[in-house]
Amino acid sequence: MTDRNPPVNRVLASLPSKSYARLRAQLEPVILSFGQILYEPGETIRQVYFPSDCLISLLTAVDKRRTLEVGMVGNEGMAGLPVVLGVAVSGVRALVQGGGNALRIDSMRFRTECDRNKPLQQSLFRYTHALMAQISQTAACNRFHAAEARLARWLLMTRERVGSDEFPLTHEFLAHMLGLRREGVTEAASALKRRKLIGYSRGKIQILDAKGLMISSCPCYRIVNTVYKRAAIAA
Amino acid sequence: MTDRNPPVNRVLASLPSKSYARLRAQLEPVILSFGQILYEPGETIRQVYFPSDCLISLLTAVDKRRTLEVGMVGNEGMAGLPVVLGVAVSGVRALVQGGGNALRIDSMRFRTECDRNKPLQQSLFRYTHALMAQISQTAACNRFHAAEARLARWLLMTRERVGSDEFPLTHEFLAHMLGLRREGVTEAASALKRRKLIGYSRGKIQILDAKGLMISSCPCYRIVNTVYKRAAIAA
DNA sequence: CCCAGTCTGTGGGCCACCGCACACAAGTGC
DNA sequence: GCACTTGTGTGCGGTGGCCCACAGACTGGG
Repeated sequence: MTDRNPPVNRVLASLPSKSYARLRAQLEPVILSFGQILYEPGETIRQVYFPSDCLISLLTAVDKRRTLEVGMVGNEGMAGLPVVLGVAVSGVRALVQGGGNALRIDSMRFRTECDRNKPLQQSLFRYTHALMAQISQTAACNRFHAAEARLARWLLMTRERVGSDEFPLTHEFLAHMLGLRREGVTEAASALKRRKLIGYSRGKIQILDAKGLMISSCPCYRIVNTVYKRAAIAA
Repeated sequence: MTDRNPPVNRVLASLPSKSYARLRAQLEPVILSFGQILYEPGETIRQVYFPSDCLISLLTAVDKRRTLEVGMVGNEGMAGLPVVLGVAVSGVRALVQGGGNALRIDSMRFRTECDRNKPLQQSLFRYTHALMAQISQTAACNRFHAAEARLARWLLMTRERVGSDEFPLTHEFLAHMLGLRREGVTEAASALKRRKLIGYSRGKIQILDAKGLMISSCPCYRIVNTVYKRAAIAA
């Protein structure tokens, strides 16, 4: 899987060169590290981020310890979408789930740039729609599908976005993403391990058999992919 | 509760009179009836709708019989949001869940009007953000909260949007909204009935004690309301 | 090199919800 | 009046995931 996803943000890559050129000057490269919290619900969004090889999780919490990932943002998208919609406040928590490189820009600046730069705006609108569809689909998925299938789906989606077959993740962390207990994740993960689809130890997970994972994962995986394909920002 | 919500769409009402005037001419009043399906996932959106006293459910299905409501559209919003984002295809099913009046306009026409009419566009962007937050919150809610609390929340939200304390609904139908079995709804509903919070019989539900329902409902009810308040399109 | 902290495995009791099956009641058409 | 459809109540076994408790396994820092 190495190099299947060159570390370039695909929203930016899809822009006509003129649009991209004027934006690029204002983008500042940053390295995001695992565990960083970019936004909290209700808080002001100061910067927006275009991931190149990192992964950002959008989370909703119902209380202190129970959280659920509602969306993923990789190099197919952008974190801080509300800014594009003229809203300065985040509705969800945004957590760096896979460290790596991103491009950053101040919200205000980006807002004005967005207004002027129509191709950029249009591209982000399409992305907004795709993200809404993703959120809706995973909502149903999280309600109906079994832990193991959801875990499989989640691992596949993560793999695509970080562009690597191995990434650091504890069961505890996965539990917060999938809205499960840590023990529930252990159970599901060890079932996948037994079937040699994945391997893991002390916070490192490897995807061993992506094809096998697809079979084990719920159809939501394909559905969400289709949505992004249609938005023309898929891999 | 009679007349608490005059049958006017609040997005439209929030527009400066000039913006509204130019749009109004193109809006066509229609009556939507219970059970009508406005959009299916993947299908083209031909018209968009501004509900005044009807209620539209946004549904995601994982198979033939299991569906889940991910969002509600009443007179605080609009059905067919993708059009605003320049996408002609719906990501979810849109089902008329409470019959009533709405204003309708052709998608193409609306698209061009949107481009010209900045206050309208801006208003709808804010609504888009609010709806995304609603979807995210209910996603977590559907995962974590018990059937009874979710039913209570759902009834309260519906009541606000249809502007009435009584509406036609079978347990079967509710099951599709809440992602439960019909029997599960019966159980939850009869618990609420026992406590005299609601009444129902053969497809008609009455809200008897809204305050009591709020206590029984999960905190998500208030959270979602706050989101809409912040978007300045709340009741 | 050992100790402490972190990560993972496992077991037991419990509860919400599922799936199925069936009973009943209230309207509906003839 | 009678069959028929539609909506609701209920019971039973199964199960997935919860909460709690604890045990091993690995790792990094003093």
